[in-house]
Amino acid sequence: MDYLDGLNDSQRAAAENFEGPTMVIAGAGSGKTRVLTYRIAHMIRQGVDPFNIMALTFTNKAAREMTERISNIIGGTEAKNITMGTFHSVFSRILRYNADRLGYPSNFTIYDTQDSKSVLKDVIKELALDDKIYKPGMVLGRISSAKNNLISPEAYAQNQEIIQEDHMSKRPELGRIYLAYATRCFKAGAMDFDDLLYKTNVLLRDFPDVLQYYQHKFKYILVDEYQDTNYAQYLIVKKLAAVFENICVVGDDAQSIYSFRGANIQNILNFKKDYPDFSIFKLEQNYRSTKSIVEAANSVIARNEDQIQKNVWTDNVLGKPITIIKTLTDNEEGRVIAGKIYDIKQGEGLDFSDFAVLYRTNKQSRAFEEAFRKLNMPYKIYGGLSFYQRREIKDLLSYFRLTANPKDEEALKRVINYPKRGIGKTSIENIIIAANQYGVSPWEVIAGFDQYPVSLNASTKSKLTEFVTMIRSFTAQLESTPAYELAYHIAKSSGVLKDLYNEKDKGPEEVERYQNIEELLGGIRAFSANQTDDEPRTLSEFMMDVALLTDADQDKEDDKNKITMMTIHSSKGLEFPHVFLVGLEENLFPSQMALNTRSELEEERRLFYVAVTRAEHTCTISYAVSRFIWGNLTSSEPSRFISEINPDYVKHESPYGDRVGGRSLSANARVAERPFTGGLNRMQEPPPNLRSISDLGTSPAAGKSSSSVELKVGYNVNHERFGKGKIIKIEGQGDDKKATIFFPKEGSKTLLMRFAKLEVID
DNA sequence: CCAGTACTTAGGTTG
DNA sequence: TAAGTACTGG
Repeated sequence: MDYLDGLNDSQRAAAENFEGPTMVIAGAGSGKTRVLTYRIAHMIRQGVDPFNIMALTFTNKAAREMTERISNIIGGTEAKNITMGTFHSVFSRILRYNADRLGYPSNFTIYDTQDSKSVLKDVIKELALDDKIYKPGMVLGRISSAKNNLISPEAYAQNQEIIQEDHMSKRPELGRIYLAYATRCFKAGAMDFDDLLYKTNVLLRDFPDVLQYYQHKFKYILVDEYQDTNYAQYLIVKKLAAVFENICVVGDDAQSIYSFRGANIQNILNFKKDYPDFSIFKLEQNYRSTKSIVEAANSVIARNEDQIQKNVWTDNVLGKPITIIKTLTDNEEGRVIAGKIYDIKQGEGLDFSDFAVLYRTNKQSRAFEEAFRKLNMPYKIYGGLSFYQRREIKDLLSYFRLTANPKDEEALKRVINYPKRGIGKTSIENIIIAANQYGVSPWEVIAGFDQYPVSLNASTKSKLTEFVTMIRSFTAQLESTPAYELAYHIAKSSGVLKDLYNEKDKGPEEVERYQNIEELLGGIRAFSANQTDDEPRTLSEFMMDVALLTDADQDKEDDKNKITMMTIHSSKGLEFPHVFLVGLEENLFPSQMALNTRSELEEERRLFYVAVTRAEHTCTISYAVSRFIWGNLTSSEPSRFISEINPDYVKHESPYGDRVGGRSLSANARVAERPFTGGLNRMQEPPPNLRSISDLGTSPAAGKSSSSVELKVGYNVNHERFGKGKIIKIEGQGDDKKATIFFPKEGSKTLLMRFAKLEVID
């Protein structure tokens, strides 16, 4: 039993009593992950089959790390058989396995937010509704909360309360949009993020044999961060646990920060009702932070009315007080904090990875990014636009998606004319209109013009058929060709690789795009190589959960010694020796949108609590008295949370003058000496795009219009911008007459002859 | 069809 | 400010 010796009494009790319903209330930094890890390890040691364990974590990275730690404790490879991951990734796998029950292909696509919004935009347009009133983001939010509460489109349209709400907000058509959206996703063989939970509920509700199977498979269920589960998640867990009731939930109501995506503290209260004979364990000793940090955090959270009483305490040293820094602007805030980090790092001989900058909103990262870059300090931004959301990555992934699931409408729209193959907007619109009329996906239309006639001219049709043939040839290799090989083949023969390669010398952004594609392919190569069985891993396997990966799940070697920048939300569960909590201003943090009700404000306060408790040794808070909002300088007041901290644990520090700590040769000092340079520095930068201005000089006088000379295939021509080229195809009639011309410098382009000023060379 | 430009509008957090 | 879209001229 020595492996449990590292735990304190309450931790140990929570780890040992693994039968029956259990709730663990774990204060910040109280070793909750440790308890979960040891509890599972202990279960296996006591003879529980890992196949019978399901553990739901907050990130996939957390799941990986926990599996590894369990492996280290119990030895062997058994830990791999535990079903562990986020709700979304675990249930997406279960859904794929049972997809046929729901009428979905097992290769269904997972639409990300971009995809969902794009579908909604189309739907809103088709229903002839005003997109000023029905904004895709807002509509998606509404649909999302319906799904999280397991309200179907039909139920939505009949729910009096909802009808009232939508009527009041002057959006009575939301029900129709929801239905059309759901229909459209289904036709595309696609699920959005919320569907992964919603459809799992449908599956478990409508197919008793499936429910029974998983109830018996998952005899032991553990849920981390239970305070942030929503109703859909709650019900899944409740159903699966109904037979054995070996369910363990771990959470901290003080860290509940996801109510905007349906998280409900009510789930904790329901737990007592659902399992009256449950055991409860409280972990209250904080091992992470100094006394100052723990007490400062406690003093603020104490102001919330809604909370389960507990006493988080620590044996750690008092440490330094919370430092408050006032700056003049957001840009100065960036420079001052960067300088400060530099000082501490040099002074104490630390690594960059010992520091984190946490903020309320993603856009705040800018000022810090600039400041770090100027001082040559390495950083890594988590969240925001993730790697997989970048345009070029999504483009190539769309080819993969289409290969796995040709019905995927969003993927089709992305690549049908990328790289350019002369399929215009109007053609695509016609196809989609036709698809809706026939009640099929656009793919089915372009793959079967006989069955689904569309008004398109013959040459467009033949281009489309060529496209279909290409995608089909990819699909044919999906199960037989190893992931990397197929991915590379697709990147190459689709023309994506060439297109990006050609762009490469246009500028640094284009170079980065090409490098990103290389990185993606490299990732797939690593995935292929990482096989466990004899069978090579396929591209469809790679695609299975690519939509569910986030920056937090990546663990790249070259990110090792870097300053972390992230939102407070994404910092949940993490810890850093030195935390810089920035932008502590009214209307920013707490957010302006959270000032209307007490419960919203309390959630902001919990968010503040989460932020402060990430810190191990020091926590520094900063605010700016003015910041740029949409281009103009807006003044701001310090956040109320600053004054809510028990003053015994606070020290105010001015960036000017306060240089007690000896030699101040630092960036911090330099910044302090000229606090007003923010705007001026800007003017010293060279004007952008000098190159593009000189380009104007090369523009020649208008060439001879093509209308006077009859152009034929094979002619060499000169174009005012693209230079010399050779005509490889001519098609269309009259005004629609267009030529496909190959320009050695630019690649081939299709131009409308009515406009293109072409000069025949020979 | 393509590409450059004028115009508009942004509510915040995530899987 | 900045990004995304709608418009327009070739």
